[in-house]
Amino acid sequence: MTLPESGKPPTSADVARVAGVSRSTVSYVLNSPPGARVSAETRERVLKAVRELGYAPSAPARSLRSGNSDVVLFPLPLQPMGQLLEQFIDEFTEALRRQDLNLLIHGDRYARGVDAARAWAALRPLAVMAEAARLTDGGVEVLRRAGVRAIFAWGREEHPGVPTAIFDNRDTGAQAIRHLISRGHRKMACLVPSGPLAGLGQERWEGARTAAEDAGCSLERVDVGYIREDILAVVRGWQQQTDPPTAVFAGNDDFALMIISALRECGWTVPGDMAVVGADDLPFCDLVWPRLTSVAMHTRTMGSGAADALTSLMAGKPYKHRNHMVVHPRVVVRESG
Amino acid sequence: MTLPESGKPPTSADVARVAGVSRSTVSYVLNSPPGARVSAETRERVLKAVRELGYAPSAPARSLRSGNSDVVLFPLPLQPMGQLLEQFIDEFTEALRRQDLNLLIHGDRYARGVDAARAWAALRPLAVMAEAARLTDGGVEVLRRAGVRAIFAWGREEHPGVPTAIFDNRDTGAQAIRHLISRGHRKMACLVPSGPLAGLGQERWEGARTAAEDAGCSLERVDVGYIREDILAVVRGWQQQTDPPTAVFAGNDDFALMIISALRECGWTVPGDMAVVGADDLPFCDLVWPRLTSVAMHTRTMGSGAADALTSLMAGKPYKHRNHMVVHPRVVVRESG
DNA sequence: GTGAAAGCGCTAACAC
DNA sequence: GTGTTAGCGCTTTCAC
Repeated sequence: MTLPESGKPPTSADVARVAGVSRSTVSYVLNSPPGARVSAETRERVLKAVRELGYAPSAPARSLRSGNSDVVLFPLPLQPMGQLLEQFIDEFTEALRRQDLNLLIHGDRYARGVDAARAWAALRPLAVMAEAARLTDGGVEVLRRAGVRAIFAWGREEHPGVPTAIFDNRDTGAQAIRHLISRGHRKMACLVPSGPLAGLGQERWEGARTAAEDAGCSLERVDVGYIREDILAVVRGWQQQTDPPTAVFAGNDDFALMIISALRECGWTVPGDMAVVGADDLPFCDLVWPRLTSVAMHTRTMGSGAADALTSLMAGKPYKHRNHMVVHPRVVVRESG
Repeated sequence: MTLPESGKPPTSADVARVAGVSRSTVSYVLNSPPGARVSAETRERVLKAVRELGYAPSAPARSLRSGNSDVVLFPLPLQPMGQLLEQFIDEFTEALRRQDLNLLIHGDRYARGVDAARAWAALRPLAVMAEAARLTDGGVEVLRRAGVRAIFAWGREEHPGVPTAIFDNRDTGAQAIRHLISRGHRKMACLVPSGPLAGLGQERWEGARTAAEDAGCSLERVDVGYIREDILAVVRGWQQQTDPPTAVFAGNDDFALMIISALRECGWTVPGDMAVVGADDLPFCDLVWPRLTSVAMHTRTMGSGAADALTSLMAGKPYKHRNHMVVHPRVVVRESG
């Protein structure tokens, strides 16, 4: 960078001066709007000046002037997502970048309603994609007023006021049960976690129950906390029964791990005495004995699906898909069930 | 909200009009700068108008005018962090909020160098905290030019040009080994993972080795991939030995889980035949048999430590702490070792 | 206590 | 093809 330290950041005027052109020419070169004609030689001079100055156009100024922005705001979810978060964001970012949009994640996980909306609206993003539970009517109104072009909710419950991507975890439960049935199981159990993942677990249970009913199979609901001894009690209960279930859908991989541990602790083998299926397909599924069969979600589809929904919303098209985000759960069959 | 749908977002001028005051008064009420005197009654009228209009001040305009911003930019780390990421961000956000700063996370995990810097600089953030590996000299220069007040690197290697928070994982390994020694173990092994976490594992190994040397104990280095069969081979190897290690530091919790699985598969008990210690203190540590002893990091301290470092940097003070971020690893003793 | 006015960096009409 | 200019929404002197 050739220029001496000056106190202030270089502006497009500085670039224009160095390149010996006017500011509008600089703007034309950098944004190439339809109908802007700049000679190749001028263009090169401008770009050279940009490099020399280490110039980066100010997004605030650009946004102020054009009334537009390339920012899609995604408030960090309150719901713990673990690995899934990084995967989803990767795919989402990539899909947005193909449309020259930038993903910005707001760090505050707890703000909701009007307060949250004000903080989000202040940034004047092009679009906001937030958990349905954090979008109140007042908040949506604030966002709309602030000129946010697409407001998109996601979560388990549908938001009454805005298009919602429903991550359908019912299907995850259904897939697990159908897989177990295809393996010959007729009497099964489903763990339903309490705690932070209760909502998710409930939904997976609903899908599992429906699948079992449709097939005329028996499915026992077992509510458990994230406590090892709870699970142990459940297993001991089964051991007392004359006709215990032969397979269990654990609701998620942590619970699957836990119940396999408990089963072995009680002297049962997996999948011999009891088949176990988890969900989320965490990395450890491949690392243990027996390898854990698990229902995976298709994050790739989720990220690009969200991006597609946003762009179609911004183009003024209504959001369809019967409001269900494509999660495409699929069973990754390993050894445990 | 009383006002009819108008095409454009409400501005401070709209608020002023509704409240029957001037725009500067609105600004005084909203920002209460030192030496601004507004009557309680006027103040109330303004706030009422703000609510009625659903007004949210434009951060771009504010930033443009004041040359300032309340945004701390944190590019999403390339390094997979899982649970740790959500925890760290929670603490970081909270610590920043106490200073009226906002955390914004840039979604692109892959951009680095000048390209990344330009994208970050465009937002005109107050501060940037990025992985050391993504900050090149040219990139740092672009950020500085753009008026970013604090540039802060983090990671395992120190950045030559900017203050770096080094998350010292050597200490994590050392803690694990010291714990095992205190339990009477003299002959130990340390798993060193390849793959995405190789750097982390190498560092933990270094700390572990030093701790073992200091105590005059033997520590075998075992390089392994994220492959179950690799681990099985290692265990079988130990079973051939006349004097195998009595304890293993697994490098992380996934590996701890894997090796416990493998040990049992081979007929050994944990911790009877072999003690196992993991690291990261993932939730499943409490859920399995035996419960997993693991080295936890103190995310709370990490988040507020990062926030403190940033504010001291912005105040122009040099960053000290011998450049080591306080990770404060501590052993959570459970049943496995 | 309050208002008028300038100007932050940029884009987009419009003039040449 | 390139330059001139107005103004986006806000803060901040400076008058009153």
